[in-house]
Amino acid sequence: MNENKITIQKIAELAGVNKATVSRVLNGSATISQKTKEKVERIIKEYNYTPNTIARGLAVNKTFTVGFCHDYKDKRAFANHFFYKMLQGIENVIYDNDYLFLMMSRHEREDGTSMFERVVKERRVDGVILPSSLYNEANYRLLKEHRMPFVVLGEREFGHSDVRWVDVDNRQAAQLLTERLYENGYRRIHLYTDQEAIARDKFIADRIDGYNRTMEKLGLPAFVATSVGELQARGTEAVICCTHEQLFELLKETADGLPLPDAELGTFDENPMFQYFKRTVHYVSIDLEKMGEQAAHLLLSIINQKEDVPHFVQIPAFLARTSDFE
DNA sequence: TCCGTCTAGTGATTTATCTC
DNA sequence: GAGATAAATCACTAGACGGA
Repeated sequence: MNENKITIQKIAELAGVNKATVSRVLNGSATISQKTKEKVERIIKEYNYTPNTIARGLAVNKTFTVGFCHDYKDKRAFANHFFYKMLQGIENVIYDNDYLFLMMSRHEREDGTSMFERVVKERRVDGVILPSSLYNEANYRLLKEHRMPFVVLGEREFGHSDVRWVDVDNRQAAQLLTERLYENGYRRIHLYTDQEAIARDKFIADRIDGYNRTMEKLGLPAFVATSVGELQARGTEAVICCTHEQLFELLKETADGLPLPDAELGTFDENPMFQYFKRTVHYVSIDLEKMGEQAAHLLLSIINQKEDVPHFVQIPAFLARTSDFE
C-alpha cells in the first residue's frame, strides 16, 4: 500500500479512533458522540479525504455507477438534440445521488462481445438505462440472467411485465399540435413522414395515431403524406413533420424547387435551429430532460430496492407553441 | 517448466463482542 | 450507552510453494 495514500485507516489513526468509528461518521451513524464526530470530520476535511469507491463497492457489492447504452450505429441519435437533453436529465439525477454515469455502446470486438455485454457481465455498473431501440429479447435475457436492474427509455412496443419504462405521451403531443394548428384557422392539416420511419419507430406510429384521432374528432379528413408532391396535390395548409429530421428534409426539398410556400410548419419539441428559420414553426414542447430524470429516478429506486416502484412513467407534452420568427 | 493449490493482501463495511 | 476491537465479508490478484 502507498504510505502517502489517505485511507480510512490513516484517518482513524490521525483522529485517534478506530476505522470502524470513521466509517460510522462517514455514514451518519447515530451511535457516535458529537465530539468524536466533529473530531473525525475535522481530520477528513484537513486531509481532504474521499472514500475509495472501489473498495467501498467491494464491501457492499456495488459500483456506484449507472450505465447508459446507446446505439452508436444510429447516427440520427447524435444528430438529434433530444438525445442530449435526455442525457442531461439522467446525469442530473445520477450525480446528485452520488453515482457516476457511464456511456457505453454496442460496439463489438473481433470476438463478438459488445461493450454493453461486457459491462453487464462484469457488473461494471449497478444498473442500466437503455433506449427502446436496443431493447430486444437478447438484451432482456442478458440483463435478467445477470440480475442487472434496467429501465427502458422510449416506446412500449413489446414486453415483459417486469420491465420498467419511461416514455413521452406521443399521442397526446400529436393531439395538442393538431389542435393548435386548427385553432390557428388551418383545416387541411396533413402529416409528413416516411414509410421507413413508420415501420422502424413506434413513436411515429403513436404520433400518427394521435393525429388521426384528433382530425376525426375535429371532423376533418386526415392524410399522411410521404412526399412533398403528395402535400402539394392535397393543397396542404399546415404540415406536421413527425421528426426534426423530416422537417429539415421537407425544407431542403422545398428549397430545391419543390415549393410548398403557404403551408405552415408543425413539429414535435423545439430546436435551437428554429431561430435561423425564415418562417414560423408550431411545435409542442416535450420535456426530455424530465424524461431522463424520471428514468434515472426509476433506476435508482430499483437499485436501492425501494418498494412500490412504478412500472411505467409517461411524460405529458406541454402546450403547443410557435417559434419567435414573424 | 507447468499446473494446481494455498495464502496474503486490497479498503470499506458490518457484526459480534468487549471495555469503560 | 458510547466507543473500541477483531474478524468476517466482498471479488480478485499476485506470489509462494509443492508435485508431476
